Amino acid sequence: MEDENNLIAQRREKLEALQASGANPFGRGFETSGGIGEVREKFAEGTTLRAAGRITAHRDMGKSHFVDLRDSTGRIQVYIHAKEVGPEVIERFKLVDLGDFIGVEGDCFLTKTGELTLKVHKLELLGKALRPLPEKWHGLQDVEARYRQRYLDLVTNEHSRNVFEQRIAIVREIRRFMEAKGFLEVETPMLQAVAGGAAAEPFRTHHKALGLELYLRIAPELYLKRLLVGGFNKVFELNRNFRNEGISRKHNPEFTMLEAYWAYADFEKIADLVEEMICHLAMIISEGPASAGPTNGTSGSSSLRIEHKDAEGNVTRTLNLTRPWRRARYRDLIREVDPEWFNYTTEKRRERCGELGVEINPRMADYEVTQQVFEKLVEEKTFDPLFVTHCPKELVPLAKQNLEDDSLVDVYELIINGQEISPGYSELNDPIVQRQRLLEQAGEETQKLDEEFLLALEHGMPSAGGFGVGVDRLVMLLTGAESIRDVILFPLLKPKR
RNA sequence: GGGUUGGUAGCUCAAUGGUAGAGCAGCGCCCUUUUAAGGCGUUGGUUGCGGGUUCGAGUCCCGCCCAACCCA
Repeated sequence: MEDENNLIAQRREKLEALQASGANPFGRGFETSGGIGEVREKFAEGTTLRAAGRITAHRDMGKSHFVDLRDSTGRIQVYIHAKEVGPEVIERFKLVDLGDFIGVEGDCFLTKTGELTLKVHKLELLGKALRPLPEKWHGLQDVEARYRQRYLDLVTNEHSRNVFEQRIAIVREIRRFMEAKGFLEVETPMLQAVAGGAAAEPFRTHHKALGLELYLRIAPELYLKRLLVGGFNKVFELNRNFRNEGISRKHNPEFTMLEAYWAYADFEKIADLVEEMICHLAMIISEGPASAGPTNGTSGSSSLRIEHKDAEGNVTRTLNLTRPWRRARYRDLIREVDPEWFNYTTEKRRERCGELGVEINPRMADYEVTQQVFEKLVEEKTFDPLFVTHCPKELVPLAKQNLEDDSLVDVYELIINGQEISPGYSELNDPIVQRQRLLEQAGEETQKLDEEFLLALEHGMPSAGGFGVGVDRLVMLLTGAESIRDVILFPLLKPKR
């Protein structure tokens, strides 16, 4: 970037003038009375406080100047008056621009309108900005720039900053919740010789010294289960997975996943846990600051709701998270669409898809046709939480079969806001069946078999329940974000040439 | 991969094929408590990139890049 327009040139000149005057435009340590939010709390007329932050507004009254100083905890007004500060400060202040970081020491006073203000008598530059920030009123609107230069989005768009603060709170609370329930957080390999635990295209990479082809993990599952073998009863991992697939409103190639395993539990116990956890998170979010943006939930003693709002603040959707959440069998949900569905012939079902407006292709197996109906007419239309249980085994090849009906598996799929949020399983721990299933899944590509994992299972894995939660999607539904890119600080974009 | 929309000053946006503009920011002047401060003046452009049509292209055509949305 060598474009040298006059805005940048002017700032460079000011920078040089500052340096020539002996000031350091990029500062050093600066003692403050705390973050700006803290300074506001300590504010008392007659006292002197020190604050540091970025200049986001400047109102020039001739002999007096008002400057807004901001950090992540708040904003405070700073007052600079020609007669009340030394000429040194005034000279230095002339070389300060919007966007610069400064530190000030000043006396607390209230203006006519009651605004908390610091009357400056000391001023230091702590970080000169050579480029101007986006405009104060509209902020940074350009979607592409907001993703590429997220720092500008965060500086200028309060709503965006709120969403990320909420994401941080959600991730922190997940950890606290899981630990409170006795789960240990573990870290397992992201570089794997066999990318197992899910059906997805992995990213390839290479280890030079070992001359080894490696993959970025698509799931931590097979390592977490090794830990069950190793005697950990409750483990979880909260970290990144990588899938070499397309990008969409709901997909980023790297995404954050919570995955947990609980020895001796089954999928129903897991469902209880996940329900409790998400409600806990929703409470935390809805009890946040009133300025929380589009996501003011309301939580009464028994009811828990999350509201999604548009840019104007109109409620666009209300999710009712009040417990207990509905649980329904896969086949019963299909019957709600068409009571006779499972009495139809294969041909009749395909015909009904046409009538129902569900697109299918002729190569689909029967269960795939039904699944298509499920996705379009159940999943996409379900907004309040729904645990779908007793799914057909073809859909979930790696779960335990149901005791009464071996065409079904003991799993749930949690749907909220028209999206899959979390799958939960009664985990398969029979090493012989597991090997068969993995072989079927791998097909010709037997190199995809994780023999080390199968070896571990043969040493005995306790019966267990397990689940995953797509954290990005969870944050979307709790904050009302429309796109996964709005909850990932730096979503993957093609480099701009 | 296909379709649709978009890319113009640092930012937000205008511009029936006919001299590229405004607001904010910047710069200069005025103003001793302003709140998107105000007033007067003023600088700033490879219109995403490359071709083409035309007397003349931000605008029309072709190719490419990037993004958003929808579809696969």
